[in-house]
Amino acid sequence: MEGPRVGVLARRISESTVRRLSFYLRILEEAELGGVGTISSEELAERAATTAAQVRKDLSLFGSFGKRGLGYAVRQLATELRDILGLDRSWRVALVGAGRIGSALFEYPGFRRRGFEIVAVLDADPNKQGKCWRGVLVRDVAELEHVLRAERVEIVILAIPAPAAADVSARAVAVGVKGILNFAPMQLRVPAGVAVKDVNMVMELEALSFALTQAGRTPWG
Amino acid sequence: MEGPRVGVLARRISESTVRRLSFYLRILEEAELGGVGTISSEELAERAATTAAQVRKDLSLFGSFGKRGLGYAVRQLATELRDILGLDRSWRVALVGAGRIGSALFEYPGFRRRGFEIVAVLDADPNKQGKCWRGVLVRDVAELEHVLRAERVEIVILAIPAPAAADVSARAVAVGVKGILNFAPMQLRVPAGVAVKDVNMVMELEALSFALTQAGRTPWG
DNA sequence: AGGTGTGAACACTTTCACAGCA
DNA sequence: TGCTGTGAAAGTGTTCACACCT
Repeated sequence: MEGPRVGVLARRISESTVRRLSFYLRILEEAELGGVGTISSEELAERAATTAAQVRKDLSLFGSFGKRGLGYAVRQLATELRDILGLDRSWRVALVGAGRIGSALFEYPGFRRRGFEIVAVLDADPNKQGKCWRGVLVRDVAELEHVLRAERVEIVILAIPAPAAADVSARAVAVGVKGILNFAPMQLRVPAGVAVKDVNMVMELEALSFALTQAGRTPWG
Repeated sequence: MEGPRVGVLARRISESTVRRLSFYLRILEEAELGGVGTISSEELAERAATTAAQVRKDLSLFGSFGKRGLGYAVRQLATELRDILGLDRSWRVALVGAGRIGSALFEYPGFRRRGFEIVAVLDADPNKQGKCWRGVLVRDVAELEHVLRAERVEIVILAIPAPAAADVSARAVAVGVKGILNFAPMQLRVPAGVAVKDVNMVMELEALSFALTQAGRTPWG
């Protein structure tokens, strides 16, 4: 069962495949709650807005989880996907930036539900330092290295303005952080082996603006 | 100068190209503030973390903006990109969901700076309705159709839980909205001609989890 | 029969390499 | 000479079609 995993994982998995795996997992967990025992690639595809062939190809990159003529066992496949995605454990996360976005992220229940525990909050603003957020003390970002080490942080969320992001990112990487979720609208430069995911809401709106402009006319244009 | 634009735009422009164009624009505007008059595809690529050939290819899809042997005029190219992306105007946006994320988005200055004006806020919670956010009244989401029409809204931001998202999205589309920025963790089903961009922060963290898990599993990670 | 797993075909994106112009 | 613009080549991701298993 674990046999083929390591060998297969040597090949590079595309960004889009990973995104879809997350999606499949969410769908499977919903189906499981609904009491569904078995699901076909066709049904999974329908709900994930992709094709059956794509679903099978994605899953086949990691092993053979289905039964021919039957489909996939919902519960078992969900477990496999959690394992593949590394969600069969919890992750220690630090939040840098206790402003509006940081605070909204901190309160967002979806993170904890998936095992992402925010164990540290840091901010450069002295007015925010010393506050306690549901048992987590807001620390001075000057103490970053100390806090990251003491709390054994694995992932850092950057919810700070662009000018500060490069510095904080470099310092986090220097103490061994291997994953960064970046909300700052700038390209972080990190060494190989460190993963960065960008969330850029203005850019998404710009893409909408482009699509709407292309289409040529808006309803009241 | 404007000649090739329309003809060329007929071809489909990829998601990744649009994303990079946004990026180039940001870089150009920074460069312009720094007093830079001319920039080469090489420099642009360097700052956008891509290749010079990619930059030239992206831009060539829309016209010939550079001068051989010289590079691109920063100010002029920025104007062209704003024009291409539809950012040479402002957009009327409605925010549905006045919770923590919605409120953080409302206060985020980056939207207005780019011409995205939040002209309406709606929420299903009676405790939030009637409040005034910097001059914008929080309305009942039951009034959605009325508000969207009255305010001539073009883009809707959904910052509401997944179960409500499908309904609100369908109603917005029904009154002619052509662009949706979706923060709800679910796949919206919209007719052709409507553009949806998803922002799914948990999925981004899951992708980080996958990357970190992978790194641990490969022999040379 | 019914539905997976997968090589092969296809489509799309990125990189290369160089002609051509300032 | 220097750097753009662009066909052609390489690379990557998706779809097809069917062998194969239950």
